[in-house]
Amino acid sequence: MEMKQAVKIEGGVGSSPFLDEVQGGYLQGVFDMWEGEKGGSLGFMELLGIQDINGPSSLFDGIHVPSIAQESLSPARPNPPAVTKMEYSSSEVLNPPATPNSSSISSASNEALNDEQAKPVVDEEEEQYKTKKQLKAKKTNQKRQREPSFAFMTKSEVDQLEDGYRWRKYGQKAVKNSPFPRSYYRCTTASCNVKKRVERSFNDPTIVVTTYEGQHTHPSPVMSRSNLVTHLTDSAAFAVTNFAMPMQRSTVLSNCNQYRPQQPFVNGLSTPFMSFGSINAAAGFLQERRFCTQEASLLLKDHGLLQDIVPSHMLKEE
DNA sequence: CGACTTTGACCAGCGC
DNA sequence: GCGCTGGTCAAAGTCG
Repeated sequence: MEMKQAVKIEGGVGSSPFLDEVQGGYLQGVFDMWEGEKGGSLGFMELLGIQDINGPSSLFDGIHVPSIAQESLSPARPNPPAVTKMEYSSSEVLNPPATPNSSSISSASNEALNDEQAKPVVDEEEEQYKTKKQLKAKKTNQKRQREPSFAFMTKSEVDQLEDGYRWRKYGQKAVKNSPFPRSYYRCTTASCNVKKRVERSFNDPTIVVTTYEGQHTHPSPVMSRSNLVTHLTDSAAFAVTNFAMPMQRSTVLSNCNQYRPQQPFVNGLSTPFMSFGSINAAAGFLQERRFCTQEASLLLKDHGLLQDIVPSHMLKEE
């Protein structure tokens, strides 16, 4: 069984509270929605370019959408809400989250790209040398600034989840306090410096935590694969086209039967696997769930599939 | 042969 | 300053 669950934007370096929680098992099966930092910055929906997700018909009507000011990431937090967890750092608010293939890719695209564009053409060796020096100087003068990042928890047997983009692995590191290594991937498309880190949850090895960082500067290669799209229903195809995100049918989403793919596809997985372009998973997720508000309204009360992913004590609290 | 993975080395940041 | 850790580089290996 596969499902993609908790989402969080993390802007820190190294291990994040999010991953700590993942490893602590707290977030497993929990949807937490973070609205942006301190309530003063853009909400997640705005960052995703979704204007009215909280509108009158929003599926969030009945779902607690905490602000970061109200909630803490502490595992000891009482009454954890059963929504998707996301968070932006302040710098991430300035740069929208990676929205590969999104129609709303803003001019505040990735830093590295801008750097490249500004770089004069020089001798190759010299350039390499300069690049290294620049990198060094950059790191010396300022704290490493990270691209907006976006983490997914995915219950999956495979580490490399098909998300519509092609990735090249450029590193692997053992993670402290975890038997599972963390893999580093970079988008293979030239001039696109989107990266992703993939690791397994310490507590639940079946959960893959994928953290995307940066913004794709090109359309997803998967979009041209008509054979993929033809497996989708109209709305699912809509979600793919508009949000291009890595997203599998989660247990929750599978409640929306009419949007379930007709048959399994992609990746050779045994379960229906909805492959999207990249990042923006929450957007697609939310967008999709707008189509099935009825089911969504039952979400928190439904002890059907939902109980697979939401701890029973949370359901009791609803 | 090109694309991709593996893996050891290197570097920066951080805490002590 | 030192050691630890995360992130990246790049050469070598693998695969189709």
